[in-house]
Amino acid sequence: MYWGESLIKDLKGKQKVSTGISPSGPIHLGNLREILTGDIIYKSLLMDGKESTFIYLADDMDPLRKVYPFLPESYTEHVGKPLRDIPAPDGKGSYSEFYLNPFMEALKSLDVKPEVIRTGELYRDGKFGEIINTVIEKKDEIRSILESISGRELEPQWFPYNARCSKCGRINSTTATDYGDGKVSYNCKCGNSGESDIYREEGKLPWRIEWPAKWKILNVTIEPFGKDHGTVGGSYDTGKEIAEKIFNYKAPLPLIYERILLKGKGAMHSSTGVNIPAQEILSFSPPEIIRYVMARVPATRHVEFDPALGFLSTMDEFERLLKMESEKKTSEDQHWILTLSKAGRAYDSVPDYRHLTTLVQIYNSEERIREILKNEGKEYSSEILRETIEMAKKWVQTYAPDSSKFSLKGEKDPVDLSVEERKLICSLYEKLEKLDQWVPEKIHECARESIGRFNLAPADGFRAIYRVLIGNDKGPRLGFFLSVIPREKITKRLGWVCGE
RNA sequence: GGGCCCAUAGCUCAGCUAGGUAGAGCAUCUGGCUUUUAACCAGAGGGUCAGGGGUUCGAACCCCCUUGGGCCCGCCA
Repeated sequence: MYWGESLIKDLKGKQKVSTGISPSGPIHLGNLREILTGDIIYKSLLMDGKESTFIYLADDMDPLRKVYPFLPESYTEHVGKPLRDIPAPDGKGSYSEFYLNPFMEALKSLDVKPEVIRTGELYRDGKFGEIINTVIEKKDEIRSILESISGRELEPQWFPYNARCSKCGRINSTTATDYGDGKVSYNCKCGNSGESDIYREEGKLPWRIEWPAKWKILNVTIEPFGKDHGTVGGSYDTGKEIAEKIFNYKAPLPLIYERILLKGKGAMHSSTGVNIPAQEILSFSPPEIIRYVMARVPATRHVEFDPALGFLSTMDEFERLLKMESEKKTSEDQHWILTLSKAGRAYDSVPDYRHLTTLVQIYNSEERIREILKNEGKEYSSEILRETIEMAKKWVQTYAPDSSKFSLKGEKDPVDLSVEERKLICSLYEKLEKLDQWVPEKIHECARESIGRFNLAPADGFRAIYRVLIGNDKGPRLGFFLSVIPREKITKRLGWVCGE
């Protein structure tokens, strides 16, 4: 049974799937797992005929933790302020929206369409007010829950609400001194003191309390989250207890998902953690493949993502599945996976990505590639073809291993050949010089004849030719390859090698 | 120290939430093909399912232990 199905099959009644990421920087591949897992669960519920909604919480009330490496030093003054109150790095709008917007764009192309809720707006609109009041009234009970379950000792002056300083704007530097009438009095390290209205965005709950409060306010019934929250004594454990004991709300069904690791490219994630930004991935991968990577494996298993050769294998795999589907040979699980991998657009007839990675290195115009494919009897919708061509280009220049790349050698680049091989090149040179038509078939014909004349094994002959032209043992189909390059360029090269 | 995930053919993995005599793709080998985009077609070899114990008529699949990898427990998923 498909993992998504088995997870939700026993659920009764209306469901609400919740996910959330704090928009504190560029959203990357790892974050994608959270939201895509949520989307997969949501869509699995629908496929199973259950009523469900799907929300994405942008935690823009979270404070800036520190000056991240990608931020200018001037952001030091903003550390501790809510993300929504900080100016964007480009000066336009808020910090949180700056990182949220491109992420939303990425989600759109991935066909993920949750209801987006900004936590800051929940505070602003007073949605948290009542529950904050409860939290403060029952702070001693909450304190003991946090201490006993997490095993962590809280400071004596601990208070379950962080007021935002009206002067310096920080929410991590105030100390509560009093509470009454929905107002928290505070002193700030900046010297200011004042009152914070719990029905406004003038402060926030600490994470471990805010999380269960969100469940209650938004009626969340199922939520995927990373194992950092899922560890024993972690925030899910304390959240569950707080939800059930204090808020009288049944904690959502948890789905603790494993992490995504990057493969290849050496120590790509040794120090900084995994971080291919979401946009970067979508620049070389069709959204269907990203979805496929997340959908095919149970969320509880880790995924090793290989953007290099492994990516092509994943493409192949997906294309095979699509083919099976068109022949109605998919198993039930495969049907689920395929359905959940689709990104809300027709992607039945896929341009062969692997093939494109080669074509893209030979031809530079999209029209040319379209023609070639047409000659091969394959036609695709122009939009998807254009996109995929761009992606293949990007993949070649950024992720392709050297063995998959090639470029024409210069006229006088040195090359190491045996005597026999050099004779072969001379022969080919003469034939190509005299060739009446510079077309693929004829060119290929010349190569075969030349190789035949010297009793070389075909593979050895071709290897010599490729070595001369691109410095590799293998290359794209010779006739097509040479036909798009001006003849003089080829003959000059061959002539020089022959004369050496 | 605590927790989670993983360990199945040379490689990448499926199968493990319906327990019933081991699967796919790639690689290798053989044959074919007017020979090469990581070509294509047909076929073959290859695994005591990490190790040990238990439950069962029967376990890769359930339970326990061991070993080896990976990851998480200072709110970066």
